[in-house]
Amino acid sequence: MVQDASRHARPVDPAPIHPLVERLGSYVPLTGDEMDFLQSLHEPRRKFPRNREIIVAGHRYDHVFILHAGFVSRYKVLPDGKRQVLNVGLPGDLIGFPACMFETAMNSVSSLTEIEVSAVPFTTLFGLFTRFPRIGAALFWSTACEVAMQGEHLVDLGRRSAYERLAHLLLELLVRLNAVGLAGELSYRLPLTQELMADVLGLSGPHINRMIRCLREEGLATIEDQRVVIHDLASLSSLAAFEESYLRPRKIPDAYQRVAN
Amino acid sequence: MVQDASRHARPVDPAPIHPLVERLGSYVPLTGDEMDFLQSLHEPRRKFPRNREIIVAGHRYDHVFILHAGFVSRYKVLPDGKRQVLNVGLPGDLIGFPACMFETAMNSVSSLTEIEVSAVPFTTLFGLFTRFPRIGAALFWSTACEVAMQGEHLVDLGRRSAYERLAHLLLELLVRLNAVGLAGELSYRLPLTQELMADVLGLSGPHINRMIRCLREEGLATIEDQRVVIHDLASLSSLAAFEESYLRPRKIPDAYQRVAN
DNA sequence: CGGTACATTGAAGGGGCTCAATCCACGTGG
DNA sequence: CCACGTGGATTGAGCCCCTTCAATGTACCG
Repeated sequence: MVQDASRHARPVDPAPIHPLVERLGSYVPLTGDEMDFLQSLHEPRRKFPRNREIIVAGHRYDHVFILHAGFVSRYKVLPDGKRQVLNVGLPGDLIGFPACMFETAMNSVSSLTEIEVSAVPFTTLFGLFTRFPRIGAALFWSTACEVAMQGEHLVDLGRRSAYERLAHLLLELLVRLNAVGLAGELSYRLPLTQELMADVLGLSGPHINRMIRCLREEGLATIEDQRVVIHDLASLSSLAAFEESYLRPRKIPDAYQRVAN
Repeated sequence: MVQDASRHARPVDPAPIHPLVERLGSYVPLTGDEMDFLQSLHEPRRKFPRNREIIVAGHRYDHVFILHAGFVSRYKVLPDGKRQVLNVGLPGDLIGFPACMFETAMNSVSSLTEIEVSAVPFTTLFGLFTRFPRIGAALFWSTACEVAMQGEHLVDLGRRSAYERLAHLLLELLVRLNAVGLAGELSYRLPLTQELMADVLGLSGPHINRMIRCLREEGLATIEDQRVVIHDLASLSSLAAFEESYLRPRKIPDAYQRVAN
């Protein structure tokens, strides 16, 4: 169920491959130039402390960020104060897409841990489509994954019970973290408060707490000290009707590889 | 509130501009070649009757569709039979994104009315990034809008009441349909059964019915014979906390226009 | 030591679901 | 011309999942 398809055996390399580069490279084989360009986007780095609003809804931006280390949440706050988290961003994710693509940012983004990012101006982002069209294609392809993820999220909120939602979230994070080397076979660190998980899943804090206890009592999984441990992957998966394939779009078709070269 | 920004005064033109071309052109000014290419994607056309599964979850595809006329719904069905609609596709939308981008289609897509589509093979879609990088950029930009829409949808399901959700849906459809010339100032034809609206909003059929009645009794809007009429736009907007800006990303920044030319 | 942030637990209430009956418009065939 | 079937809208009754509101517990930290 949980796999490590995106982690190829690779000779020890002095220059570490960033998660974003690895991901885009999994859609289209990248040339040296293309990889160099992508790597160059990772400098200069900038750090932010935990709980800092990196992007503020309503402000105007002319860049996005690449998240290099740490966790962020993208969310929207309604006039009455209710909050819905739209996405939990992990290392390798593009931060500010799509929030910053509007006259005024649609969503806010906050750091859940200390984070490290590098800014990518829109001019660079879109110049990229001309200079490195294959990267552009890969970027487009990767947004398909983003949309699919949000789609699954919609199914969670619309048609799954609280219990199922939580199970689904834990599994999704396991796979996503595993893909960037931040999860073990069946466990990972999850720096989310229960309140935040509630806002991810469209539930209330107390109810999340009850569901977590329920998972523990049923022997399916435990969450303690920001550490998630899956005890019964099979049961959890069938409970949540979890199919991880939505997290891994296929490669861009071979026929295109020819056209592109 | 409701505007028609994307509809420019245009001299009478023998060759009609397709909605997709118009939309992409609103992000980046397109050259004649680029427009010709986009127009060429609209042939040949293919018709499907109402209630036909255009894309079946689990099957493999090597193309997407451009929806030329009619309505479609993209949805996922859970093992227990519950269904969640992820998106209602209108003319000018790309059908099969992101459903078809996986080894096996993630979602299903069905026609809600008779529809007219044209197929775009992946090879064409991705060859486009090399041949017409600016179109590629615009395409990427437009997916930002897609993601933002789904994000708003997430807020609906996670944090809005049934009443608010319905109000929000009606307003969103008003703006989207207006943008492609399919809605009047305050009314439009909506070929969705109440059951389907329920599946869009994560509710049950009977409850949708009650909410519709409620809207009518409050004098906010009526839905009869597949016709939506907004009676009190201001109240409806504030009720739903509706901000239409998420439906219109800004143009790709000027600085890029220079880089690209 | 007091303050803050977060987890935990309980009690009561409500929003939306389920299940089911009824109604209605429409098309179809006898 | 009417009987019938079908898809969809409408309405009601009972219930349950989850919320809200609070109180309590607990670790950490200045």
